[in-house]
Amino acid sequence: MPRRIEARKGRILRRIYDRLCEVYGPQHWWPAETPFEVMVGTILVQNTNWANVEKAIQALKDRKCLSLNALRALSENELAGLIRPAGTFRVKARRLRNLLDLIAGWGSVTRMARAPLDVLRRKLLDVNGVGPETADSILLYARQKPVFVVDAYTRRLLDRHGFPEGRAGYDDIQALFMRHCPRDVRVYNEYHALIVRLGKDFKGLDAVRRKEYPLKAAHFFL
DNA sequence: CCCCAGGCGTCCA
DNA sequence: TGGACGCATGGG
Repeated sequence: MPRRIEARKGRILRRIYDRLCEVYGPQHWWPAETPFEVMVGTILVQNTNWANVEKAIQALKDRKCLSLNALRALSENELAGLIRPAGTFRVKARRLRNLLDLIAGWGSVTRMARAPLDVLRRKLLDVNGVGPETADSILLYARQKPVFVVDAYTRRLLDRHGFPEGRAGYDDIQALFMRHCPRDVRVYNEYHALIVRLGKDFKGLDAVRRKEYPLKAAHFFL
């Protein structure tokens, strides 16, 4: 890839970030009280509206179950019942337990946090039910590590701005952003949150099909 | 009634 | 290695 093109990509990505900051302001992510709550949330939010996740989290809090030991004490069926509002609840109950097992292997969230970044990421990805976005969300929002999180909105954003990376794999997209943006937890935290925020304004694949999104986005950003 | 949400694993060519 | 498909509630 010619250096000129690379430099141009960088300018566009940084400009988009600046504009999103101006328009939407700080997003205050992740909406949770503790790192443990963040981790639970990353599983519950998979392919799910955040409003439904809040209901599930609240149900766990009401039952005083939002802790490592309390959650592990529940049977899979009990857990599934509590997180029902989050949807795909049987699958998520199993995945959540898998993640809890990993944390328990370290003994606590605090001890887990001492593991080196690359080791922890691999261990997270080994958990059935934790994919790249979930793993990176945990690293960024629960562990405060400078890791860029890629999601469906990110792909669409790139696609709509003519980046070939819009069709690329997760790691390539992540590398693109991390190559061109400061390796700063604060920046990656805001950037991902802002992309999601923008996505909500241009909701649904339907809008893309009707070509509303590219027109508005081009006008909006450039 | 429709579509879809801050994904992931599995199965199959 | 890439693409369909199931998971499932709740909101628009």
